[in-house]
Parts: sequence; C-alpha cells; structure tokens
Amino acid sequence: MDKPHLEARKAPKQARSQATVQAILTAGARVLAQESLAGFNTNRIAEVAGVSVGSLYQYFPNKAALAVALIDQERERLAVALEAAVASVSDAPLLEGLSRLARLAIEQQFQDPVYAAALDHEERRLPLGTRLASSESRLVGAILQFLEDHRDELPTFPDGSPKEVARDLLLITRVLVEADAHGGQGAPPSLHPRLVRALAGYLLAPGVA
Amino acid sequence: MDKPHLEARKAPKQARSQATVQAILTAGARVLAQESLAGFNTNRIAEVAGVSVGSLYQYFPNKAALAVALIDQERERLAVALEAAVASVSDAPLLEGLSRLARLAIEQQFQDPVYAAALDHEERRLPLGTRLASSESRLVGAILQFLEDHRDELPTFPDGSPKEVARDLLLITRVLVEADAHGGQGAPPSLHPRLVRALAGYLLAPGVA
Amino acid sequence: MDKPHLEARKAPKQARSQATVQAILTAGARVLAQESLAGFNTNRIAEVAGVSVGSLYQYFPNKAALAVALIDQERERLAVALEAAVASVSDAPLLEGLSRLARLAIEQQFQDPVYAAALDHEERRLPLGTRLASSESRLVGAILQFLEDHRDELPTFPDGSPKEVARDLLLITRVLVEADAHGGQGAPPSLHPRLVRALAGYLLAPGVA
Amino acid sequence: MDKPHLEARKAPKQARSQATVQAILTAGARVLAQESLAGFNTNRIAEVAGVSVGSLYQYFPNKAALAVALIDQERERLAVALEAAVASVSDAPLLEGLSRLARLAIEQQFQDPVYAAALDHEERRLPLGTRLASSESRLVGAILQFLEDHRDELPTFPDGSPKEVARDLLLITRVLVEADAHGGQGAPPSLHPRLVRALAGYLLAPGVA
DNA sequence: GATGAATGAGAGTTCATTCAT
DNA sequence: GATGAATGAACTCTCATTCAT
Repeated sequence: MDKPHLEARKAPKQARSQATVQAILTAGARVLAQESLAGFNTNRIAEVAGVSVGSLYQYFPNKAALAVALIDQERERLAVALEAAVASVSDAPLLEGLSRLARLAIEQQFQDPVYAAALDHEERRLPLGTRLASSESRLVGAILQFLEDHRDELPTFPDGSPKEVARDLLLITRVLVEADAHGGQGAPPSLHPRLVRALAGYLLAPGVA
Repeated sequence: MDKPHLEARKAPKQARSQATVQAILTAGARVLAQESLAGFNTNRIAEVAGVSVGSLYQYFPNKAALAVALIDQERERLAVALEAAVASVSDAPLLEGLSRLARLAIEQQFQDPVYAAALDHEERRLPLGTRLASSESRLVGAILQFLEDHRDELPTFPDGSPKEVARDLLLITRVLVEADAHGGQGAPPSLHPRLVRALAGYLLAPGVA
Repeated sequence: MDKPHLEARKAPKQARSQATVQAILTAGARVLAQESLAGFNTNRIAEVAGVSVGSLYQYFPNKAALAVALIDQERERLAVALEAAVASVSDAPLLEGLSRLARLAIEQQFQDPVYAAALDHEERRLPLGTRLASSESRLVGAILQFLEDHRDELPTFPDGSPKEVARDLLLITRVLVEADAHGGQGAPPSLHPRLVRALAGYLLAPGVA
Repeated sequence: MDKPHLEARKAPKQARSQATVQAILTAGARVLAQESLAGFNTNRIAEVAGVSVGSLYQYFPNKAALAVALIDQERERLAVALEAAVASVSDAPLLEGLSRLARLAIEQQFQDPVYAAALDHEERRLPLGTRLASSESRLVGAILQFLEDHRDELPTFPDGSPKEVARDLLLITRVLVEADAHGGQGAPPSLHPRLVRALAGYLLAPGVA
C-alpha cells in the first residue's frame, strides 16, 4: 500500500512546535481566503506563515495533509458552534430550532465564502477514506443530538439510518448555502426560508409513506 | 479584459475534423472516468484520443474550454433525458413524478460516478459567468416545466423565485446522489426514498409558512 | 550546406499567382504593422491573406523567405522614393539636399513606426549573407548618386570606400530616426536638425584629416 | 496592469545563491555568444549553468528578466570602461578624446560581436519603459561629462537637449561599429576614422546653423 | 529542529511545416 | 494548384518535495 499518510506527522507537544503548526494553519487559511486555490502552494504558505518550507514539511508529510488539517480545523470550529446552537434550541419547537440552525449555517458560510468554497473544493479531491473524519462526524453527531432532542415532534423516523439523515441535512444545507454564496455579495433574503423549507420538508415530509 | 475564451475555437466543417473533435471529447471523458482529475492533462488526452496535442488546441483554445465542452455535453445528455422524463410524467401524480425523476437522477449519476464527480469538480473552478450556461439552464427549464405541470398539486408556491426553486431541487438531488455515489459501488437502497423525501418535502413543506 | 533558401520559391508568372503573392505580402505587412512580431506567424498571415497556409508555402519555402520578401519590398519602396528625391535635389546645394532627404527619411519611418521597427528587427536575425541584398544596394546606390551629384561641394572624399560612406549615412539615419520613432507619437522637432547635423557633419567634418 | 516584472526575484543572501545567480548569468552570456538567440531558452541556459530550471526561476521571474539582467550587466561593464576613458581624456583635446573613445567602443564591441548583437536585439523587444534604465543612463551620463569637459571646444551647443545629443552619439557609435562587426572577423581599418568623423562631425558640424 | 536553495518532472501552449484529399 | 487538418518538437513556467548546512 502506498496510500499516503494524511495525518499530521507528529503531535507537537512543545509550545514552540504548536505555535509553528498554528502559524502554518493560519497562513493556509489566509492564503485560501485571499487568493483561493491559486496561491495555495506550500512555498507560499510557509512564506506567509513566516516559516521555512522545510518546517512545514516537518509537521505535515505533504500538502494534502495540510489541507486535511485545515478542513478539520474548520469543521471543528463549525462543530463547536453547531453543538452550542443545538444545545441552545433543545427546548425550542422543532421549526424554530431548524430556523436558528439555518441562520447559523448561513452566517458561517457567508463569513468567508471564498475560504469555505476553497476548502470544500479541496476536500473533494482527497482520497475517499479520509472524509467524514473525526470532526466531520462531530457535525453529524450534533445533528443526531438535535434529532434526538426533538424526537417526539418527528412523525416517524424517516427512511435511512439516522446517520444518513443527519448527513443529508448537512449536505443539503451546505449546497444551498454555498450556491448562493458563490454568486452574490451577501446572502439573498430568500435563502433562509428556502433552506428552512428544505430541512423541515425533509424531516416532516408528509405524504411520503 | 483578457478573460480567456472558453468556447470552441472553430466549428469543424470537414468530416475528418468532426471525428477528431469527437475523439478528443471521448478521450477527455474516458480519462476523467478512469483516472479522475489526475490524468486530465492535454497531452494525455490527446494521446488517448490518438491525436496530437496540436490538434486538440486547434479546436479548443485551452484546457478549460475542453472541460466546458465536456460539461456541456454531459449536461446536454442529462437535459435530454430529464426533458423526456418530465414529459413522460406530466400526467402522473406529483409524488410519482418525483419518484421517477429521482430514479433517473440516481441512474445517471451511478452510471459513471467518477466521471460525474470529476466534471462537477471541474465546473466549480470555472469563472462564474460560465456556469448555468445554455445546457445548465435547460436542466432548470425542465424542472420548471415539471412544476408547471403539477402546479395544482403544489400548496402555494414556495418562497424564492421559481428558478431558485428549480435550482434548489437540482442541487439537492446532485449532492445527495453524489455523496452516496462517492462511497460505495452501487446505490444504497435508502438513497431513493431519502431523495424523494427531500424533494417532496421541499415542495410540499407543510407547516412552514 | 544546409543553408536555407531565402528566396521566393518560384517566380509567379501567372496573374493569379502574382495576386496571391501580393495578398500574402500585404497580409504580412498588415499583421506586422498591427500586432508587431506577436502575430507574425505563417498561419495568421495566411488567414489574413485569405489564403491557405499551404498556398503560402507554395510561394515561400519558409517563414524567413517571407520576411526577406517583405523587407525587400519595403526597401524597394524606400529606394524608389529615395531615388526620386536624390534626383530632385541634384541641383540644390548639398545642405539643402541633405535636409530634404532627412525630411523624407523621417516621414517614411514615422508613417508606420511599428512596422518599420518590426522589419528592422526581423532583418537582424537573418543569416548575414542575406543582408544588403539587391534592394538594399539600391538604397546605397541612390546615396552614391547623391554624393556624385555634389562631389564638388565635398572637401575631400572621406575615409572609407564610397560604399561604406553611403552605408554609414543610411545607418546613421536609420538609428536616429528609429530611436525617436520608438518613443513618442510623432517626430520631435529636434529630430530633423539633429539628423541633418549628423549627416552633414559626417560628410563635411572639417578638422578631421 | 499586468506588465510583467522584469526585476530579479530575490536578492540572494547566501554564498551558494550568489554563485548560482552568477552561474546563470554567465551561462546566459555564453549561450548568447555562442549560439546567439537560437539557444537562448531557459532550459538550455540552466543546463549550461549546471543548475536546474527551477533555480533559474528562483532568481528571475521570467526569461525577459534574465535578458534584462544580462543587458544591465553588460551596460554596467561598458559604463565603467566609458567613465574611466572619459576621465582619462578630460584634458586631451576634443578630437583626440573622441578618437580614444571610438577606439574603446570598437574594442568592446569586437570582443564578442555576436554577444553584443544578440543583447542589442533582445533589448529592442523589451517594453519601452525598461530601456534607458539605470545603467543605460550611466552611459549617457558619461558622455554628458565628456561634453562638459570639452565645452569650450564646442562651437555652440548643437540642437536638441544635451541628453539627446549624448544619446545620438551613443546610437551612432553603436550602429556603425555593429554593422562592421556583423560582417567580418576583425574591425576593418576604415572603421575607426569613419566613426571619429561621424562623431566629430556631429559635434562640430560647421555650416549647419 | 530549522532553513531555504535546489530539484526536475510535468503542465499548458505555440507555430513552422507537411501532405492526404 | 489549393486546401487546411494534422503534427510534434520546443518552450516557458510551476510547485511539491528533499537535503546539505
């Protein structure tokens, strides 16, 4: 097997190392946000990070690993926000909960659409096994929690395993938001209701046996 | 403006030319299907097409233009199939119509998931104006026709312009199918009901004002 | 010897052939004038000439031969003008003659500085033997005639063979005019007096034994 | 504006880097001297320099920048020699000064006529702003100094700004010498007197008001 | 551990020239 | 003679990765 490692080379335990890794990640994010995939090369990132390329390769075995780390970090950030949001709406009615989660998703994505799109793009070309890694599954977990919290408002549990359902909800959210983010400057007013409709519809779909 | 042309360079008039263009397109598709984006370079494609690189550039001003042509060709194929399907379900009840369209989408995508995913990926990095070009809008048009055909089964027209709605339906279909296509070999049995639920839910979503 | 031929492949005797050759030459000139060396390639020229590349190669064995023909044609045009001018000043005093010739040179060059510069540039990379071909020597001949006509106004014949002298005068004229043509839009007012000074100085240089 | 940068990419700080840069410049000069523009391509130059192409591009953003550096280096060399010569003849009579400067120019150009011609050729296709850059203007400056030093031997200052005059002298020198360098192996005996005559004539031109 | 100079395979693209039709 | 599709060597430039210092 020559499947390339995609995990960070070493868990940096010392403070300086951690700082270096963070600097690299931050630089990667900045580059991606400002120049999209065009400037996303290891030399550039190292330069922006104020570090030598050699150092970059000390912590990431290859470029893909860096991309994965970036994606993971972003998912982590999202997961934290999502978990908090899910907790905060655990007592609200389902629809209101969905509405607030949708609002959150839109806000997150529109904070830096170029960055989000670039990450998404990068994610797609990773070997398949890599996807749905730890932090991705945290997102799924948060949604599962949300479904749990509102179990009694859901007619019967839809087809598909709960995990599939959760993933579907995430995917739907991501495409719809991303599509609008690509186009304009800000989120169009119709986005939020459409998104809520898509999510609620999926969960509550009536006539579908 | 030096925005690169993305249209074919010359309309091939002689029979030989047309054969060459087809050979190139076919080679492009084959390469994309078998090696995904990794082998998608002009030299390789020309080689597979049994043609010189020069010939490739005689008909496509650059690599992106070839990608666009491939995307267009695929969309065209899809559009034809979708239009036919929409016509064939014009008298069927909404839900059954959706179910059949969903079946079609799954079949299409699973015919060659790697190819479809690669094209999708490639499409994303084209300049935005290029997207939703002629054949893409044919897809939207077909969906609009479907909505028209079943207008009286739809409670009130959902938020967003009809075009937005149609695009949302397409996007939702694409992600859900693509996500499952990525993973396994064949479509999981739960895919079809989940997709129908997503589409029907979006269109019929009840309690959402 | 594999010194490439640089002469036209065949002397076109039929009317249609001559027309084709002229069309090609004219196209070459137009391309060079409008796009400088950037668009100066055989395919482009043939296209502009409304002729197939194949036809171009019927009359010119290679690109260099076409360049030579263009240079020759331009020199021919210049030679005709120069011969006429020389004749018209044969009775005028030397200085006035020089002044009028200088005026002519400036006018010619500034008619189409891009074209002239491009030709000049192209000329330099031809194999050396090619230079000073027939029409170039007509230019030299015209100057020799001018010197002849004003022989008694020239102190003693300067060093160097008359041909060298004539060539020097041509070269000096070309650089000075070309240098100013490169820069601005029109000829600066100081160009003419400076040029006359250079030419007259060379011919009349006093204290130089 | 996407006018291409023509300046060196990074100032090499380590000893190894400086050696590489010098190797590249030397290789560029050698290639130009031996094969003229025919072999002047980045791969060849890197090969001759015993360096990878990548290294070349580490220090020069593109091929033109390398050409500029070569031209600059050559001008620098010339400027140093010219400034010294001008200083050394500051007390000599004008004509003797000119004669010695002419001798210097001939020697310089005939040291490596192919190289000099190739550089000259290359210089012409650079964007115009680039020309007359620092080192070129040093040449002009040296001539201005010479004129200053012999101001009282010059009848009245000729037409045109002093800078134009200095440039004219440089241009005249360059063409005359280059023309003879192109042809033969060594400088013909008539070259030096003709050149002096041209320069002195321009400066002292008598009857030209 | 860190540095950054060096590498070189490989990608996109051009254009003079040929030759079957 | 004319056509123009086809050719492919050649060229410029990029960037992931290595390794001597």
